[in-house]
Amino acid sequence: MRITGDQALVKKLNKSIVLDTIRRKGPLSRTDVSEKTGLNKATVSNLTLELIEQNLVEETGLGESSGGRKPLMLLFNGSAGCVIGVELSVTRVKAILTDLKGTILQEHVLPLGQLDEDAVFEVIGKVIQPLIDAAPQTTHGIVGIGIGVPGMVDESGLILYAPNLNWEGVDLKSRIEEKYNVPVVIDNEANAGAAGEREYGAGRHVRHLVYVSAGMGIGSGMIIDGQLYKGAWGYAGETGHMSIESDGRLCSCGNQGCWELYASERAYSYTSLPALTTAERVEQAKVGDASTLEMYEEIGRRLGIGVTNLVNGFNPQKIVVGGPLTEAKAWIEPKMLATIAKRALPYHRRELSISFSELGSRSAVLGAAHLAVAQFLGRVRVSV
Amino acid sequence: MRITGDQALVKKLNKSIVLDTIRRKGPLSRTDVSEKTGLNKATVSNLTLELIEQNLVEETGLGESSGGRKPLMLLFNGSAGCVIGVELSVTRVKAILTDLKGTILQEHVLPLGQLDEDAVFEVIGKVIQPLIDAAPQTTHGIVGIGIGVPGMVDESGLILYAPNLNWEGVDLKSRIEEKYNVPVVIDNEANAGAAGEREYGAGRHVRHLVYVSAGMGIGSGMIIDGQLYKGAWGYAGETGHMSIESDGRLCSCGNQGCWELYASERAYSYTSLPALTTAERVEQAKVGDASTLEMYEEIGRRLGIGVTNLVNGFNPQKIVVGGPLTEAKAWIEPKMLATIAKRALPYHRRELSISFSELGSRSAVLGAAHLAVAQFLGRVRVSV
DNA sequence: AGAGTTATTATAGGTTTTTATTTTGAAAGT
DNA sequence: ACTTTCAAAATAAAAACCTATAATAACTCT
Repeated sequence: MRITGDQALVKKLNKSIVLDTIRRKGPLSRTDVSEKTGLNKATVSNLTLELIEQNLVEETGLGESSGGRKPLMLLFNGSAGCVIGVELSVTRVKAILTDLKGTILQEHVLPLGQLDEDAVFEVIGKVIQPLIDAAPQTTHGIVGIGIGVPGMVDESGLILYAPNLNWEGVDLKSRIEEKYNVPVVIDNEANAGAAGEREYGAGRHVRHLVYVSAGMGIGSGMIIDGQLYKGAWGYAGETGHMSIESDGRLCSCGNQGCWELYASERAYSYTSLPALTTAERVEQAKVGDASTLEMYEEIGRRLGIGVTNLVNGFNPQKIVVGGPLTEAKAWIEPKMLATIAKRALPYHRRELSISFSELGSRSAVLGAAHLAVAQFLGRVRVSV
Repeated sequence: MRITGDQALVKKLNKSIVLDTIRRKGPLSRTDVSEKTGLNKATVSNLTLELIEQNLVEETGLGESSGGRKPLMLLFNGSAGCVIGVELSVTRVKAILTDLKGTILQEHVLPLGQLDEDAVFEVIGKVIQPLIDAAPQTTHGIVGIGIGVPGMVDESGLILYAPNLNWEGVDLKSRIEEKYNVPVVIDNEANAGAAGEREYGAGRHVRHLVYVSAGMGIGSGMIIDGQLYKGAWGYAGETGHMSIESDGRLCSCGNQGCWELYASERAYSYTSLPALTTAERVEQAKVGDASTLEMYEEIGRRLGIGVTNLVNGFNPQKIVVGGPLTEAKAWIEPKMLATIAKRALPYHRRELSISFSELGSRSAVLGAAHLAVAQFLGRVRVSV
């Protein structure tokens, strides 16, 4: 049974168009909104009224006139509610409290000891609670919690498999929803990062975006036509296990020559250098250690090779590279860009833009927060 | 200015839902349609009436009752119109005339001599004209022409680049539309093939499908959530130029280790055997020529490696392999499947199905024809 | 033959957009 | 100072479509 059309749908659609337009392009007058959206002025007036009643939009005062009555400018009111964004990694739980515009109001981090479900659940609670307590009094209160996790998440939010946590089939969503009585969205860390960069970072206004998160492994979040692509069962984006060397290194996944063995922190263990963290390696790079520089150059090259594969296959508008590895950006970037420039198909490359994360280590938390905002604001989309 | 909601949209949406339901699951009664779609019975009745007036649906008689009035069964009337599907390759132009259900009514092929735009245009005309003349008298007549071409096509139907034809920026669509005064859809050969297999072949009822077309090169058509994914500018699917060997063979595209150098007919030229066509190679394989068998085994392995990459990155529901190379299916398949079974991520593999083209050399023409049908029937889609 | 089921159609009611009209507000001209 | 002019926003009436409910039609079973 699919979504059918009725007046309620029409109104929901138009209302979400009006809100979205004001949110992205405001301040605008009602007439501006009408012109930009194609909706009738009367319709915009009605819907705006409701949005103002919901406190999601506010009139900020008079704008400039071009010869008649001055327009009343409308602005999205990000302060009408709050959300919490959580990033769950293997070592720690990071959470932020933001308003509906993504302004970070408060941040809180705790280390993670044991990784069993109950222990993690408890830590999440300890990280979140202070944020909930600190949330300002707003019209809608805390409207949702978004969580990014290092693993595969299906469409319903069930964590199917998180190898690094040793989790399989964990329904964190329901547990948190029950405890806090607030809608919860759970997604993969890379998907959350992609959402974050697309909404608040390097991918603003981009419709087709691939976010590559390089850390202990590589994962990708793909935004297609403005929407996260999750594949048939929610496991899309495991590009770290794309083979770029048919008979290359053996990976724990069973495949050979996986991209992440050459282009993530996992590549460290294949060098003769003692396995260090990225922070330590970066120190070595800063003092000009030759073998470290060489290693980062090779990582850059391999990153470029993998990104080229994504570019040729996907034809995205933009590639954003993020994740812990990007601390070493300075030593990785030149070779990566050169490799892509040399290898990617000319037409694909022509209008492609490549950049590094703008939100740094906050891509995923901000993205998780945004997923919750997006669910609250409720976007309707139609294609003909 | 995006699509806004009004009653016309609602009606269009619901009508397309009703038609689609009858088309895919018919014969059904009005009540069945109401239950399956969630639309009110009265609404279904109204819309069905209009569809019957348009001759797109017909009442086929009474069905079985389970204790009350017998239902009037409804069926999609594929004979209400015709379309023409064209496959343009480097050596020939193939075209078919089908009804709206994809039944092939007539077929016509002509070889291609010169490859300049005018010459090709003329041959297309010669192939199409007899089909147009042969088209039966129907309510809607010839409702569209769909064309699959070996190159990249943007969203507007402009052929941006077709290396094998040496074309760049050719607006075949407008020329044919002007001449025949009928809507024309143009897409990449792999995309057409994907559409064909999804509608009439191995991918029926599949929402997330990747079609891999292996011939002189490799191209992929990706169907995401039932819709062809074209990327930011229409060039998605050039997976043949995904590198599976970072420092491998040099490709004409500028990249190294491109998949198609190892897993398409282009691999032939890297063997010590004289470069033969697939037809000839298959003959050799049939008589058990050792080096040919070995070669096909290697091609199978490499195909498997590339397919694994697509599976891990995309998480499709189904992979369909087609194209001229699949004439050698018997010698390729075992190794390909074994490679995928060994290399693909367990969760991705679990519910994945892999098969070869069911439509054989007709995937692309049938797909092209279907693209025209789909445009005529006009599908509206909503997501919340 | 009559009661119970199921399919389809008819009618009325409600919601929403659109079109047309009116009101409000500000600047410019007389 | 008052009117005119232009544009923004609000209001009122009209049209379109879906839903709910009821009515009718057709059939099965006892």
